[in-house]
Amino acid sequence: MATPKYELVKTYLKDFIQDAGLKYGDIMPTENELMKMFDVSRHTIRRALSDLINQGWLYTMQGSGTYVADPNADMNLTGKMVGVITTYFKDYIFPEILSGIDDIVSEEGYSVLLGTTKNNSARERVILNNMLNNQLAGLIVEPTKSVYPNKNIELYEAFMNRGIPVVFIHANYRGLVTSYVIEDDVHAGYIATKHLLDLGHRKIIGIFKQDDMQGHGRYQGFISAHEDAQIPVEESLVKWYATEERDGFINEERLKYWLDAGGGVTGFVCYNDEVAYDVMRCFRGMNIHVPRDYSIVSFDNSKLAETLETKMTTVAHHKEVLGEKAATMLLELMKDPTAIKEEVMIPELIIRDTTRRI
Amino acid sequence: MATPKYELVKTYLKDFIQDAGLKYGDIMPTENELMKMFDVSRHTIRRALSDLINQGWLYTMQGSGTYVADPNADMNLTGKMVGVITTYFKDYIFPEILSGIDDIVSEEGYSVLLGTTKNNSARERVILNNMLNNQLAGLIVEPTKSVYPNKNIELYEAFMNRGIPVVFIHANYRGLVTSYVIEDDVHAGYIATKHLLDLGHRKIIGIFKQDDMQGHGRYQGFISAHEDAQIPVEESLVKWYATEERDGFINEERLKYWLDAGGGVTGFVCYNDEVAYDVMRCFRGMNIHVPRDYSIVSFDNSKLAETLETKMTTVAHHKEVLGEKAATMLLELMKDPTAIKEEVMIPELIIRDTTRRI
DNA sequence: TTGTACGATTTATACGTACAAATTAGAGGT
DNA sequence: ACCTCTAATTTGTACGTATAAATCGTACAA
Repeated sequence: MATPKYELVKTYLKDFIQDAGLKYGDIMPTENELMKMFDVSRHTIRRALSDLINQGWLYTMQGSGTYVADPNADMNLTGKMVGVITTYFKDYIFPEILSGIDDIVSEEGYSVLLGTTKNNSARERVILNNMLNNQLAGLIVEPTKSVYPNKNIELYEAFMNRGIPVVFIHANYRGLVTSYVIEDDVHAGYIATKHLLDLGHRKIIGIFKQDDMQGHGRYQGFISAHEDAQIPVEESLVKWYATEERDGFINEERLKYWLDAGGGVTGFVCYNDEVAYDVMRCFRGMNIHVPRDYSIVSFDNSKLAETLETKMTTVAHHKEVLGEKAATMLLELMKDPTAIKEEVMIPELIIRDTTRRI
Repeated sequence: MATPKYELVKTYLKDFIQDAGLKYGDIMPTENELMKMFDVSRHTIRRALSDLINQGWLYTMQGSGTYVADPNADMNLTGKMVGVITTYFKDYIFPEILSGIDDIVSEEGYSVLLGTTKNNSARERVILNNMLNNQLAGLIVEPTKSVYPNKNIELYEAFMNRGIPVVFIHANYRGLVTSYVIEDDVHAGYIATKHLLDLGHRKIIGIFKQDDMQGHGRYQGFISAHEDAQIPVEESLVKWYATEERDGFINEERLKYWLDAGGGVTGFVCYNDEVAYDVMRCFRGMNIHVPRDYSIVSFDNSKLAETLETKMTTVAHHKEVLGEKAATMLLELMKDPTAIKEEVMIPELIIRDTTRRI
């Protein structure tokens, strides 16, 4: 026997519930009626019903009948969760993004299920599989290694196929049609660089991270600002580093070499506040003063930028707002899966003490 | 019929598994044997087995037999989770604690389910109820408002009654017998104060937070250090603030008043690095130099403490290690519920640039 | 030693019957 | 109009029987 009779009854009953649009409490046909309908024994009918009861489709009341169960009953039982996947979160900006997300979703009674990929695709895959097994209401992702093609796209598709909405932050995947919120990194790089150019700087070192889209976007803005000001960019002034090189990439020797080779450099555009801090720390050791000797602009407006004695001129990320927006978009997608939005956050230059006119 | 026959069979089988200490894969009696044992029909036996299969106790292989199922098999299906409840996490030390926890539990394939109470008992209650509905493997909690008696103890007991281990960090509840990891705040306060006393300071202002146990512990150490050095404590030099007052509590006027009223104050013991930072910022505005004019010791050894030009003398929290220890204890409790441990982390004084001998 | 075939064992599907227990609806009385 | 009792309906428990499908061990052959 290819498919057992009770399986046929089960499929029929499930389809019946959906097609007839039955809701919680609606009554189903009696066992007797089903016996006649399918011309099978009562035992077979009861086997089918028993399975569906165990799977949460139906419930019975002795003497009364069989009824449609509340499909959300077990959802309520398992508690509502939203998944959040980031690369790191010890890092200086993720706590604020996460905090923004938590603020919004916890209002609606959701908890946050966390996963950190450490910029590792294999870990991302493990986490995604793990989260697929939990009955998530939605997922917010900051993708891993965003300049390289991601191998886990089919897993994101698996979420969406199951009707679990996904929202991306900081990047979006080509081919995946869903909401995302990104920052205009090109514009951020542009206004940072333009600020230095407006102040009269002509030879500017740019330090960028090579393995995420933010680095490339800011670099692109760096170039555009030069082009608009009709100032040529010397490619030798552009420095790239990879995530792995991060520690120790900025040191006194290398900085000295850059400045000697650059010839007449007066400004720095640094990938983020941490890089800028490293540069400033080295300069202190080299007895170089900021902004007297060199001007520095960086990105992110982290705590670092405003705690130092010489507060940093930096391009502000709206970290907490970004989290809040992503969470709001996710909640909207839960209610209406077609409510796909794309949000680009415009960054803002905050002028403080590390830049001056020359 | 009081209790159905198949219920009797079910209870027998469940007891049999436990009493005989059967494990995953061990074979059960055949349906025929059970029929003879209970003198019931095969149908009745199958009804009992069917129930136990649905509840995850057993599984069957046609032609082979009935076997004991892995009790964690359905856990694997729903994805393994560990709950973490903190007061805040945007705050400067929680990301590191959380990161330490995540590092350990993710190795074992668990994800972290997050909840932030914002120091609010009602929120804590909602989060706990929500988490009770999710099938957690364990729970790590930093309790809310730890000096006041907590109303949610019965909820923590509910977790433990269900066999879900709970580990507390930063505090432990009287009456709840479970693992916890705390820092020796009294000792922290002691070595911080002793450091200043050893350097010759005699009049020291202490600034403490009134509504958590850390504040009171550090205050106690502050007192002990004075007593051991046989130097009287002037209660007027001890300042208390509540969480709500935090912003703006430290300002130039108030500092000026404290110093004028204090008469001969030369040192500060500050509840944490943030308070110390506020004091230093005000001093800069008042043209007062640290450590020339006043010495300052604080607690936590946060990023703040080492990024400033005048790096802070501070008592180090081992934040990430604390998270790792809590996670390790939780994993141990999962394997062996009797492996209850109490860990007290001994803090360490890190002497940097904000203290000097007078 | 290895592979195959076969029978015995064991679970899976499916039919039928009987009575018990709870609910529901209707008949009948007040 | 309201209550009560009763019969019909509906699900729950339980027995019996038959056949199919998968597995396992053993006997036998290569």
